[in-house]
Amino acid sequence: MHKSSPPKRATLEDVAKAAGVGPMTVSRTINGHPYVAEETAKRVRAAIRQLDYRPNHAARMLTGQLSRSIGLIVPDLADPFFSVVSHAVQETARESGYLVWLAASNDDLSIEAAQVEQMTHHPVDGILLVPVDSRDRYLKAVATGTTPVVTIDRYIEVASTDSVEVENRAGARMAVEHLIGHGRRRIACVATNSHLRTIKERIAGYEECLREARLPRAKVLQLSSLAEAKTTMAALFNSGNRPDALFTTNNASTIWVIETFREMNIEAGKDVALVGFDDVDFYTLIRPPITSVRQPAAELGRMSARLLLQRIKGDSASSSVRTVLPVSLVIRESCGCERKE
Amino acid sequence: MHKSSPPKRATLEDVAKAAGVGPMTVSRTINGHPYVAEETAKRVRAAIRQLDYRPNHAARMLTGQLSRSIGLIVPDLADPFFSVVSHAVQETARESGYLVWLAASNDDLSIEAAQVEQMTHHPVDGILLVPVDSRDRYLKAVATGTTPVVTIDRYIEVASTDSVEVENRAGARMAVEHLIGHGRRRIACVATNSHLRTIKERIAGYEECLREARLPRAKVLQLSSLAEAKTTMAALFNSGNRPDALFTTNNASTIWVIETFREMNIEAGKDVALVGFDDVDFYTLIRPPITSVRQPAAELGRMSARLLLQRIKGDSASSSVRTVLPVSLVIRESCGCERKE
DNA sequence: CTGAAAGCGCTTACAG
DNA sequence: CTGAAAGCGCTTACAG
Repeated sequence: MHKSSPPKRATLEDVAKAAGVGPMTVSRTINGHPYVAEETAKRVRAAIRQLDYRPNHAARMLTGQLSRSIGLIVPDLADPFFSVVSHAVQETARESGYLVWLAASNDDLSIEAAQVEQMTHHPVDGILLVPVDSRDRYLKAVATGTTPVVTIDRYIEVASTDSVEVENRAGARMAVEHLIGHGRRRIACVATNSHLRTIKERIAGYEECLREARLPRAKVLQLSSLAEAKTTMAALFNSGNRPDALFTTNNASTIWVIETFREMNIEAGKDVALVGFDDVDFYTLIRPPITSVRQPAAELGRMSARLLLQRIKGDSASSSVRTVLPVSLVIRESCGCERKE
Repeated sequence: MHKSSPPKRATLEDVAKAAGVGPMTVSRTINGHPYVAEETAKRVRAAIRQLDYRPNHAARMLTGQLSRSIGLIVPDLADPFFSVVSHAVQETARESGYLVWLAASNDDLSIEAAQVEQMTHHPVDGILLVPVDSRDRYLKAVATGTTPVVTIDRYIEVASTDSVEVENRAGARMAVEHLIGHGRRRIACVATNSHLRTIKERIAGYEECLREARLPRAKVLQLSSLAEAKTTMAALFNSGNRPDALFTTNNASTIWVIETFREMNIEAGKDVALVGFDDVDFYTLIRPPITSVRQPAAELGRMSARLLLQRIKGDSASSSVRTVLPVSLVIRESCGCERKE
């Protein structure tokens, strides 16, 4: 009752023999080449079915074919933003017959570099990357390497590759201007991961707005955990300089602020207005619903995947492009707007 | 100023020539084989660096080596549950030097089958799968194929493979018993995707509980969209048989119920108690916070990946095992419990 | 400690 | 329309 030992995969040669033809005929049949007599093709297909033959892609790659695979490296797969990006990339790739290697860097540069390296070995036809540190030197080698690279959300500062980004500064301005429109004057900013260019841009947009409105430049809180958020915000709100509005620079900081508000019994939209950067589905479920700047996450994934696929198809002539996607303000209630029925 | 035409990758042979040794010596050096004179190894490593040589994994695979890659197919990468599972799988795989192909089936059986097929071609060393339909015939071929398969969250009914699942029935019982403990007597169930075994089990657990408590078997609502949830629930709550508690079978249905409650001005925990299956981070942010059955998503990912890796390492002797992970009830307030400070 | 030979499973020219 | 030869970049025996 034992399985008949190592069930080795059938090879093209096996199929050829079984069908009584040469290997080339089998190859041509599989690849839909013209010039195979229908009669012969039938025999080949029968043999394939009977032997349960599956082409070995590794062998194909060796003959100089494309691997039909790309790599995607994001900081965190479980993050609501990156999981949507990843889903879109995967879907776009699949539509073009591509398979995708997916890796998470966990915000660790050495993991990121190792994953890029490993993917390069395989080799992949191209890599999609959300770089942890857009200035690290290793990126230079990656960017000038033989494998096309497109970065998502952030561009590489030490070299030039294609990138697909989002209007960070303009988005922050929309948020802060809306707050100002509500008559808020002491607007603070809560940030995390502020070493990232994207966050820096958002902070810059925030500061720009305050300057233009001749408002005092309020505090920018740089936080790295919920616990820190709680103590730091308690201090801020008990100081003489209590803010009447908050701009949060990404979903993590927005969520920390919401939790902290709960503890401090602050009602967003009343006591203090709140607008966050990066919209998340469940913001509609929170009371009050959170007003936020919406990034086109799926579009980001789709665009970058398409761009990479184009590069792979030989469009390596043109110089690298930075694509910047627009964002939009989704007005709900945490900013102070009335509930609309 | 043009790049010097096709920057072809250096091969092992190139390195060998540059270092003045045979190809085998290079191969051995790379693979950390003993018996390479340190003197020689140095020359080889220098040549590797100078030529920026990267081993071609495809060639390696052809010689019968493992691919050091696994495939993972989930229904939806953007789903909070599966994104956590995926992240854990990826991390576990990486720790063992494995790369993972990640694909989403979008609940489409033909996409799933096509992805499995494509991964098989590559070929991968093993596949992790959340089957869309655990009874489809194609799974039979997959399960008996030469590539090890481990299913996650659901087991294959038409064949036997390893699986890592969760205590669906027991989890549902915990939820419903808790509701009964609160004195609720007319407990309805809101389900979606009820063709899935997991959901069926949860419903079975729910019904079992009611029977044991000699409560009338209330309605099981089978919904497939938020819109449907709204109309169906309105009808139910306006009927003579208004439930005083709801058990929702997964995160989608829980969220639909929350949205519907909002519209109907029903406060969970007061008018109607609510306990859901599948816990999601942001349930703490909702008012009232949602009580739910927590599945160990990360653990599910880790366990299944480890199991698959073991199978790949030749542990194909033992017969397939179904691992069932325990769940826990996370008590918050939507069930009627008091807020704890 | 090191290398020449053969082969992994395919495909690209080249012939017919 | 079809096939024999050579080669893709490695590694596994086999020798030395």
